[in-house]
Amino acid sequence: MRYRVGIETRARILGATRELVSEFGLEATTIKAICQRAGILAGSFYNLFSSKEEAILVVIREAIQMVEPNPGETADVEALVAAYVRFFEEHEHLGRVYVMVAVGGGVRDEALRARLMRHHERRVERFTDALAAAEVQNAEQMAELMVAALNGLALHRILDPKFDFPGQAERLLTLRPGP
Amino acid sequence: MRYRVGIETRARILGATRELVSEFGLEATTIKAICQRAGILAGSFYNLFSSKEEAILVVIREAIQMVEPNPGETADVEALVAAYVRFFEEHEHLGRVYVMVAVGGGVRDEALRARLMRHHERRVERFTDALAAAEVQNAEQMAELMVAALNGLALHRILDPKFDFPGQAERLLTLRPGP
DNA sequence: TTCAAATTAGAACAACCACTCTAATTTGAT
DNA sequence: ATCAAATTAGAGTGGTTGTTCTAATTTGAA
Repeated sequence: MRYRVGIETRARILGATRELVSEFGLEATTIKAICQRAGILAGSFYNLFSSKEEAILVVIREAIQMVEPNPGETADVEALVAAYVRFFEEHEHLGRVYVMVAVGGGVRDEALRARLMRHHERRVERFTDALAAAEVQNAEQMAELMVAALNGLALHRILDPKFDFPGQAERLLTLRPGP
Repeated sequence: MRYRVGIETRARILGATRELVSEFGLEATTIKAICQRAGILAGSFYNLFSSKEEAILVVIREAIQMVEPNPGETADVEALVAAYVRFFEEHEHLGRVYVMVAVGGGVRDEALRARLMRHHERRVERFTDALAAAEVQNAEQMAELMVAALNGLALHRILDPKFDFPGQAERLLTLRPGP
């Protein structure tokens, strides 16, 4: 992959993989389907990728990284939630991939499962810091609850396009521990 | 399926399907794998089921029905949440199937998608009634938020066996709308 | 312009898939 | 005990899967 055409073909393959995984799921994304959508033949695919798994893993990594914007940077809870909501609003395909992998795909492949767990821990940590900075009690527990609940909202958004994800995320932010 | 042995074989097939879908996902659940685990051969499978799809759909229906216990009966929010948590604690396999289908499988098959949407609407209605009876403001919106958040907790429970699902569900119940 | 390296096409491969067919065995009401 | 119906085993079908191979073409630095 050193020539211009090769780089372009690789991009088309990844684009096709992104769309197919998003629309039909991980297992239904076949080499044939990828090649058809990318306008190439199987031989060309294997010149740029060593396996179907590799192309899919690249897309999955894209999705996971998208949920972790500006790592290391401090942010308040409102900003973290807003970034997550915006990710799903602006990157429909990767959003679907993210939720799909978090459930179905993560269970099988052990390396992927471990990567997802680490990703999730980092996410909870970030929410914990933000909540602690806002002097919320039980910051870590609340952070875990918020992250899980947000994922639930995202899941619902995937199933029902009419679901008001931004509005419900905002409502979630207004909730406070009661008596 | 009128003889004793046939009924038993059918039960073994469904048990195997339940386990395999739960452990390896919808697509990885092959006829061969089902038959091996059930201790039969393919010919026997097709004597009792007309297709692989049929067996899987039976299992999916089981999972969905499990989340709707005692339909029509009125219950308070605490009882609804407790029932949902108990379902995942006591029926590990069907719990995994439920979450898997809610994400990956529901997108493809249109009939299944419609069934899931109806199931979810009934669930939100039930939570709405319970919240309204407790004189919670914006009962319907809060119900939608709670159901989605609970699904998020369940999803997390599937990925991380150490996750304290009952505890976080209880914490979710204590949250009240703030200023 | 040269030319090795990169890219492509397309046929070919073995493994696997869901499913069918037939013959033999088992079941249980009579 | 009889016997039609139910159940089973097991080989076989056609189609699809991911992947490999080879020969031909295209690329772009020299």
